[in-house]
Amino acid sequence: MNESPTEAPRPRSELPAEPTQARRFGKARTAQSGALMEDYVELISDLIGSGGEARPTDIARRLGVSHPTAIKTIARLKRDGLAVAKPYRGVFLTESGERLADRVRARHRVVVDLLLAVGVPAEAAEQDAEGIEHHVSDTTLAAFGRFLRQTR
Amino acid sequence: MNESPTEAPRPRSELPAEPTQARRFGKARTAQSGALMEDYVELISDLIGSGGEARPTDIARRLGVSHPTAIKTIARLKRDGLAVAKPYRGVFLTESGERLADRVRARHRVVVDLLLAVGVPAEAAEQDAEGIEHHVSDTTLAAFGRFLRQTR
DNA sequence: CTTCAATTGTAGCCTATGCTACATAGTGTG
DNA sequence: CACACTATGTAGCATAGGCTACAATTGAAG
Repeated sequence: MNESPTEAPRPRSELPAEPTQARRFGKARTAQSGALMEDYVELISDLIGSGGEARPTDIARRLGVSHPTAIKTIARLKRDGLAVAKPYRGVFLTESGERLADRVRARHRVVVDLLLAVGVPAEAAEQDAEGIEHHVSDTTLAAFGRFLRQTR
Repeated sequence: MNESPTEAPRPRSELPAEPTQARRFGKARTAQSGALMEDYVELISDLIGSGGEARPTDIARRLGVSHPTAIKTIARLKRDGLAVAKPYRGVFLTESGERLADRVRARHRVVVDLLLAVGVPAEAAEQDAEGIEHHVSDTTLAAFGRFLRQTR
């Protein structure tokens, strides 16, 4: 349509081999599916650590969702063995949930620090880290750590 | 429970003010909701640009999903004015879809380059960029660009 | 002890994204 | 031309994650 013979059609991305590409997208989907759970366990852990209690209403307000939404997600956390809660009592994390929270918190800090280190303004760094962190693999996290130590 | 008076309870994250935190999570959710569409338009654009045709079956294979899933998502693209397609013909992007594809492609490149620049191995960079890119705001993208130019 | 407000929980509905199973349209071949 | 194979499309179902509306509990005030 608009191709001049003197220049390449357009600098489109190189298409990766089909199975490679499918695997990448698949992993991104998998990473995304655990993202919300990660946010919940981190928040629950923070609430318990700083105030003493993690109540469904607080969790809902912090996450900016309605309380039934929070309650349903908490039910999934229980189903997956990350949290325990009895009706009308607060929510608590299991060992496994606490461990996940620790990992998520550590990763969050590294991602924010990395963003700051490459010059992202603080508010944007905090904001974007909230979404980015869930897609940072161990390999990438380790590289971020090295970069921060070496730049320090 | 296990608090000694000589040290702070634990180095939990500082909890941001409630409305701030809610807004951050809300934005992360919003960003996520457009992610799949972005992947589709970019892929469609790439397929058309490199091979000439974007057929539902190819798209499905590339994304690693079943073909009905791809077809349904294409229907949403059409509904949102990003693509056009007639039955048994290929899929094409509208102006608006093509513009989105260009933005997404450019952002993808910058994210991959940034990851490589801070020392992330190539395969991990490509993999993680697939998920990360959808959460990179314009502000952060600009900062990435500055960092790359200055490091170059 | 009763009553009321806030918290918590339940029911039911919606959209986005997946899937499998089946139906239909195109295409190429004997 | 008919038959078969592939590509497309449709139907129906599941789960995650939202919401609103309503019901039930708790705890605090009187």
